[in-house]
Amino acid sequence: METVVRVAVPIPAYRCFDYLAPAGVPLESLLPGVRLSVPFGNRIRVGYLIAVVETPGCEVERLRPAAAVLDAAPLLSETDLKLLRWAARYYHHPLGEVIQSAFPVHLREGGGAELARPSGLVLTPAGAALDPATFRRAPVQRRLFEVLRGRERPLPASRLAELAGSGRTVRDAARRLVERGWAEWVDLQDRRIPAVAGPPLQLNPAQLGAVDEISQNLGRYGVFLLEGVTGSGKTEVYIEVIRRVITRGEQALVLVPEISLTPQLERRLRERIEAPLAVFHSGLSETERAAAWLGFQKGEVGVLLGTRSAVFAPMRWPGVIVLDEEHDRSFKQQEGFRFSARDVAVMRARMADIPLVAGSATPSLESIRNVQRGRYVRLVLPARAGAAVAPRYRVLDIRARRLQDGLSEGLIAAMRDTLAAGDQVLLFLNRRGFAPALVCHGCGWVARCRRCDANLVLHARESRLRCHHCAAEHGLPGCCPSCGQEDLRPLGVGTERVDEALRRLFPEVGVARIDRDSTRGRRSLERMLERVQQGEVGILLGTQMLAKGHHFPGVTLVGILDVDAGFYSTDFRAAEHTAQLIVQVAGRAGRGGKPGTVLLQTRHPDHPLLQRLLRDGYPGFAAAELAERESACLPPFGYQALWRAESKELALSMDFLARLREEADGKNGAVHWLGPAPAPMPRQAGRYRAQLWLKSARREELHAVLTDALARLQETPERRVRWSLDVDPVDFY
DNA sequence: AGCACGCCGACT
DNA sequence: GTCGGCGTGCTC
Repeated sequence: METVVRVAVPIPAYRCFDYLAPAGVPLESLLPGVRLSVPFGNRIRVGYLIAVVETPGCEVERLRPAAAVLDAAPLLSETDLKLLRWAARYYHHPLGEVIQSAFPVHLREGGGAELARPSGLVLTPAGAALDPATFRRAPVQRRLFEVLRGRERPLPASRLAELAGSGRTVRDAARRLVERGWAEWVDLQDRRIPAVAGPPLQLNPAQLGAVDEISQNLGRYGVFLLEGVTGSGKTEVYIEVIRRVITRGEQALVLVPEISLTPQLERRLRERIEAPLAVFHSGLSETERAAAWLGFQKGEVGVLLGTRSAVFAPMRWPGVIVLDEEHDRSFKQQEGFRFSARDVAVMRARMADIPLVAGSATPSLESIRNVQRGRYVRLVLPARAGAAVAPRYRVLDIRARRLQDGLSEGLIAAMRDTLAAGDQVLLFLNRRGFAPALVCHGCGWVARCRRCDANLVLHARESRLRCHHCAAEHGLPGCCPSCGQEDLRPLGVGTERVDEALRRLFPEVGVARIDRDSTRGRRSLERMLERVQQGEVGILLGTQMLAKGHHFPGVTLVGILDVDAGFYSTDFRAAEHTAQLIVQVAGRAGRGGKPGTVLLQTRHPDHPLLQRLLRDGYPGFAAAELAERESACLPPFGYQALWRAESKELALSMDFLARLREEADGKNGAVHWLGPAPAPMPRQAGRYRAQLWLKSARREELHAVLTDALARLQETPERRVRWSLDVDPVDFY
């Protein structure tokens, strides 16, 4: 009886494929999680061993032998695998693709066998007994021999190069020693990080209280929501917790929402933590990513700092997971395997029996709710003495006011005063480009994208019209393509237009515009931020890039140019998002003793949620918004899934979703269906998109319906429609 | 997802 | 007559 292995192949299919074990491979090495290369169709692919099975899922004659086992030992632990299986079930995504997402590309492609098993060099007993004089005519071997004799631990291969001028000669020398039986390579798999972490931090009582509470939970599951405004010292709490974790010989996984936030956190961690630290995000080369991942997997890296995709990186010695800016929506993957790194991290902490520390000045409503239900522990850091005083909010009613390129008189006057006092101003507008539309005053023609249901955005400096939803780009028409008149005018205001107006209004003041367009080049963001810190800039202007991470101590006035854009939207999370944005932007301002002022331009000064935010701050807003969500049975009080479809024709997409609904509707009264309906922007890049919304007060019921519908879809697939399923969607585009 | 297979239109 | 469009089925 030959051994049969079940393999998850990374294809969009909800089933596994069985193979005969490769010839000559002992049963003990067929462990769940090892990578295999398998013949698949007429190609060779990398798959992941799920189990050794008794009875294959198809006729024995159809089984083909796997080509090879790629790992001597699984790179994923059983807990890792358990987490991935949970994620595949929860997000209803094919297991092979889910497992694949845990690996860096280098390993997905079957590479990295030598990287996968880092080795160290040790002397064999025969070698240890040698007389150094043996190496009279081989100085490099002799040097290597002496280093090895002086060590208790194996010498990592990665450190060979330090021993001589050329890495090449040392490796040759090492090979000689091994060939003669005087030294051998040993696996460093179990080498544990040294439990040294550097001196403890000086913390204030609140920070110390938080650290102690978390520390008491080391080695146990627990979620700690660390709430504190910018400058309240959340980072020190993370660092001290990590320091203590490292001292226990355990590792820390630190997740941030965006690459741009890694450098500053990396610097602060390196200053304070002596254990090896690695960074993992998409800005690195594949080789660097693989090295960081493997270092963490083997337990040689003490701290892994990464973005969303790092949430699955295996930990040899799980200690703690830190989730910075936990409310940030970037933690949700928006294509393919649509997981929430925040939710996966929580489940991971639970499965690994370790604490998770989630920090934010503006926690997500989900997390606040979990505190209320007693699932998370809330730890509050008050603003530190000497740090920025809480900002004053003021509403600027701009109804019936003439705006100058998006700026009201009141705002301009306040800016004048602030600049005259030698302080800096920060303006926030979440719309890049010069103007969001170009219209003809003769006939009303509007520049539209040919492939999307969207206006083209005017980028005046480059004289281009761009679609912000696809790659379309055009030059500026000299006259109206519809009526021929030469009266095309920009309508609406983007950051580029405000930038231009500011240079006119404040010619002596330096302006820094920070958005995706102005920070395109490498290091250009860094350079701009440097200019701001050095005081060369009086006015900072930007999109949400400004709301994240960076602190501007010289800023005492913040202007939010268009509050309404956020509060009035079909997306039920828009208000939450906007409130977070306002508080986050406000938090960039102010310095010791000098309170910042936040001016909000709005045409709806009486909007109840805005009022609530200004009167009671974020906690008050959150309470009000939670009450609304509860009465509407929206998350976190109800569960949702969004089924999206996309095809060449709207009817095709709609019909596909209608079929899904018809086949399942009525079978489960606990699940409510909305749609199918065209997406808010039905046509994008020439494809027609529709969506079907599922809601339920009971998660299990929702998931049962999804499982059921997917099973039917497997039987009768629809090939002309590309679809995706989004569990716990955060965006409804 | 790829890839082969197969069936219909417009071309050297 | 064929080249190639893409709808369909399959991958252990």
